[in-house]
Amino acid sequence: MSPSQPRDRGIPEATVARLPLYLRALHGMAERGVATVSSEDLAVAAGVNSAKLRKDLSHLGSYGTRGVGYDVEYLVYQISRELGLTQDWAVAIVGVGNLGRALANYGGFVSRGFRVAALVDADPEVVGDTIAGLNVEHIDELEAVIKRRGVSIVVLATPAEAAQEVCDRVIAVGVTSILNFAPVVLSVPDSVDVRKVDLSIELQILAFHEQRKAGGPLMAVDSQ
Amino acid sequence: MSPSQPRDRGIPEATVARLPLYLRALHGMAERGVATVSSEDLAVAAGVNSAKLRKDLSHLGSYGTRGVGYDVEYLVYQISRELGLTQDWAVAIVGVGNLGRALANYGGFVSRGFRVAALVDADPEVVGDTIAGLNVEHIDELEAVIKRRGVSIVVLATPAEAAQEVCDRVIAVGVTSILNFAPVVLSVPDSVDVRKVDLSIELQILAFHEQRKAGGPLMAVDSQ
DNA sequence: ATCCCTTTGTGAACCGATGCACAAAGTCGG
DNA sequence: CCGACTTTGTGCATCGGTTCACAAAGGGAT
Ligand SMILES: NC(=O)c1ccc[n+]([C@@H]2O[C@H](COP(=O)([O-])OP(=O)(O)OC[C@H]3O[C@@H](n4cnc5c(N)ncnc54)[C@H](O)[C@@H]3O)[C@@H](O)[C@H]2O)c1
Ligand SMILES: NC(=O)c1ccc[n+]([C@@H]2O[C@H](COP(=O)([O-])OP(=O)(O)OC[C@H]3O[C@@H](n4cnc5c(N)ncnc54)[C@H](O)[C@@H]3O)[C@@H](O)[C@H]2O)c1
Repeated sequence: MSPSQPRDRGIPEATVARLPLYLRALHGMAERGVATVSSEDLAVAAGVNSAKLRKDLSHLGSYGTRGVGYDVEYLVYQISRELGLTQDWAVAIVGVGNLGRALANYGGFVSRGFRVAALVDADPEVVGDTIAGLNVEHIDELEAVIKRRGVSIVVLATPAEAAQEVCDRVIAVGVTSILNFAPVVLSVPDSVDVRKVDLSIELQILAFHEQRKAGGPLMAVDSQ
Repeated sequence: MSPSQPRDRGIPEATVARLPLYLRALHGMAERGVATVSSEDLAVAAGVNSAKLRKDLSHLGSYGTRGVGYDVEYLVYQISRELGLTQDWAVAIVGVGNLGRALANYGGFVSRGFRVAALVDADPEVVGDTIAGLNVEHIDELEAVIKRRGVSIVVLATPAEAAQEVCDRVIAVGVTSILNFAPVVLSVPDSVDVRKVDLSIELQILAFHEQRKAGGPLMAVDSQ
């Protein structure tokens, strides 16, 4: 084990949120056989400012070479390690309806070290079905399944009414990372990370800007 | 004469992103018959700091009563109007696969003034199917469908490879609001708003924090 | 009408994030 | 080995957003 680098401490949240973006761009470059990339080119590929990209990367360490750029393979490895993608994460999807099914069938997870390890639902019609090669288990088995499969990340795709209860139960068995699709504010201890995806909110934000564009006759168009 | 309010100018982006959250909380309260709410209570329901909530609302105008709070119905109306939800928005979903289907079948859109007005796909197997009461149309008809149905917001749920091309085409016929699910950085003119939803990124952010917790000061993996 | 209590709306300090601009560091051709 | 050139890494000014804390505003009781 290498000694703990002071680098690892305190990576800004905004930087963490962009690392996956860089990683995706880098994977694309690696596939196209690009060996080295400048901050300028990588920034364009990731859709960000190049100074921001350099500052972001500087938080992980000095992995670039002045006058040359960054070694693609090496940077992929460093970012992956920083994000914790060098290990395998077991994910459980609770609520196997329209959305839960789409997620279960999605190949994009596995490609980044995430493995859908369990599907859980309350509906007897659904329990026992096989979806994406996985057996759907009963919500009564929730705690047992999470422990047995070593699940550390739970995706909530139940109706809004059920989300808080499921959330409480998974936290009680030690889960501290939750991705929530239900349109509710989950109440959790500080030690638990919740990220939410809310489609409806995204559309409303778009509508706001759209209205503004259409509304004002000669309004300054400022966006993004 | 000119009904343009100076209030409408320059609502911070961060505020706009939270208005839908307040709206959701307010709808819940209205349903439960609550007539008036304090910034403190509404803040709790929306999961934010109360000072932040008050500042956010102050950007729309002075709609509260000191010593009392905010009238729920009135505030719902004001926020809805500000977000442009008093009008009906026609949404097209392009790419009717796993995810597109889930979105098409989702009832949560309609409830906020968003109407799925068109489904478009390239696969002959899918084109012609009826999903959620809508006929899936061929991608060749994309421009015609958008114009005919008055679509102003496009949801992209195609594979990553097809996203940029579809994006270019809808922009060419005047669409300026796009919600993108494909894991690519779309290149668009400044006048176009793109919001992206990327599941994989959310999971990676969770993994980062999860790794940190596990690898931290004490190996507190001990659940229960 | 007056006083007390509640709650808003906001000035101001604070904090993290962004982006410019450049010195330092390295490459490469000659 | 040197000098021209490229590109990183970062100091610094700036900006947008958050939070505190409180004066001002209103309601209700007496
Ligand atoms: N479908 C979408 O596009 C979409 C978009 C945005 C948000 N959402 C949200 O995602 C969630 C799921 O949406 P959906 O369209 O898949 O709904 P859905 O009704 O199709 O599926 C919900 C599933 O959860 C199961 N369920 C109910 N109670 C449960 C419990 N206590 N424990 C475990 N499972 C339970 C149901 O049996 C059902 O299979 C909802 O909260 C919805 O608001 C969905
Ligand atoms: N399913 C998920 O949970 C999930 C999660 C995150 C991201 N995504 C992303 O969302 C997108 C869709 O995912 P999916 O699982 O539904 O994929 P999918 O393959 O099931 O569906 C894609 C659909 O798009 C259609 N299509 C292909 N080319 C097209 C074109 N040029 N024009 C119109 N339609 C076209 C296909 O016929 C297919 O029906 C992908 O980019 C995926 O990476 C999906």
